[in-house]
Amino acid sequence: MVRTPTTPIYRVLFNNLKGQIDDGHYKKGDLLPSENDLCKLYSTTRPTVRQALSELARLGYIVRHHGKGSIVSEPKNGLGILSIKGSTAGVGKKNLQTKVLAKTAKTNWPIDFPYELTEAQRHAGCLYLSRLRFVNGLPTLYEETYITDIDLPRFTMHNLEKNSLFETLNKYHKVEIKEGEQKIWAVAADKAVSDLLSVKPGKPILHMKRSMHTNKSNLIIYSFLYCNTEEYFIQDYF
Amino acid sequence: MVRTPTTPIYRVLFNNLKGQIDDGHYKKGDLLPSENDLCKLYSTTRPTVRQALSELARLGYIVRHHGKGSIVSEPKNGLGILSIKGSTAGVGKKNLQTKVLAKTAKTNWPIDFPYELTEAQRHAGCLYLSRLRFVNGLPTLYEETYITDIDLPRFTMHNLEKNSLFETLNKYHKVEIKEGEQKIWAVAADKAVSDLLSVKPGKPILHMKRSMHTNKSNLIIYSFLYCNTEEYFIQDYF
DNA sequence: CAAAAAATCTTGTATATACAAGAACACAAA
DNA sequence: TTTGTGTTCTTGTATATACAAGATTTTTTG
Repeated sequence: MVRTPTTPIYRVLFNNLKGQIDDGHYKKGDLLPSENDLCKLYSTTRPTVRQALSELARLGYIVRHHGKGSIVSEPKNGLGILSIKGSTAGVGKKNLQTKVLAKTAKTNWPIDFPYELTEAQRHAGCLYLSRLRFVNGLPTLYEETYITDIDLPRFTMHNLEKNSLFETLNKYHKVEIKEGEQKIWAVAADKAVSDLLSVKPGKPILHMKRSMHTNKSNLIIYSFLYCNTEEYFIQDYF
Repeated sequence: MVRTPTTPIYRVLFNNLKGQIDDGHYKKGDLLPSENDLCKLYSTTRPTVRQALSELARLGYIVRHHGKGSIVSEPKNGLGILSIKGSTAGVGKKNLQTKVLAKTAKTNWPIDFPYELTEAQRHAGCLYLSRLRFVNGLPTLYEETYITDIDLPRFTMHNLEKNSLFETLNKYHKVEIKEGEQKIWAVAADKAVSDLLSVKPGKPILHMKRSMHTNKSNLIIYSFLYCNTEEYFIQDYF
């Protein structure tokens, strides 16, 4: 990216505040500076500040109270992107390991791909990877991901064992998840899945198919996952 | 839509457009009137119109395209409120019947209620109802709902077989769902659930626990559901 | 001292305006 | 015909301002 289009003020403010909440500078329950204070800090006006705060509220980072202020709430995996939670307590990052079974590689779209593809997507081809997630050493979630191979130079080089796919897409390719859809089933584990997740065949397994649109049209991400919900469950916020 | 002198312009516009999308006046793919046209129609200005359009976009009713306009998309059960979809085609309203097993009634909170309750909630007590949903005659979803009994006079009178719970809450009590959380498991059907959903015990069943906050603090809605995903699946948008 | 009232914080709603930038279309030039 | 190239739609970003209304604090009053 040679050309650097100026990022809007509201987005700079949004990113800064979001970062300060993520890194713990503002903690849950804290009151953000008032809109007028933020205006002075960023030399801008209330509508602009409010646009940033609206997006933070939409993602669940803050809750706004009329006459009081904006209160930081639990940072959530907004957008319906799912997280795994232990049945008793939250699972910290250190207890979550990722093993890449199939490294990111260029392939053709499967013939029986369950989503409709545009001509542009077909032409671009896709990147495929599969990962197995362990929670406290227990294989819990198997995920296959298909990413439309558009405008993602050298993407196969990234190490996705240590870093999150979405963080990587955002950080190095400025890809943001915008909207999506997910379908959910409870299925009986077949031979392949029961091997991967170390459960007996026939055990109830959570199965999901997800498609996610991004800020780049045609760059759509598909993810098919199987999750053992015996010890842990899947949780999302909206 | 009941218009009170205190209803903000942007909300009137939002409700009108949402209604026109819901009732099919605007169909999927249609282009809404431009922001300037809406300004003239409602004798207001662009920031106000844009506030209404932003909310419609946030709920997935429209997608906005820079330089082009606002395009109507599939009306979605935004906010992660789940809908049931057939595995081949969408399930129309006429194919979805609701049978109320336990009519809305005032009770005490269960002793083993899986969510933390505030003192105010405990004191207010709760309304309980349970419903079984049939898709094309097939019992598919069993749902138990607990509603904090705050500011809901004569709520037990409503007929929830024909009308949606959320529509009723909104229409008669001005309650809007704001944010929430859902936990998902795949479980084996026990005796009770297998009877309700007419499946063999042990069959994989989708189980969810959901809590939903509303525009009235302390009025929190809890819902516990079991879904047979053999023929149909659960789908949500984000 | 305690309760009521006022002042002053906060966010919510709204107007009016301006320019930037993407998309679509008409039209002239090659 | 095809290819640019403006013109004119559209939405995106931003400023400046005003008043309403909820929440909190300070001041006044009984």
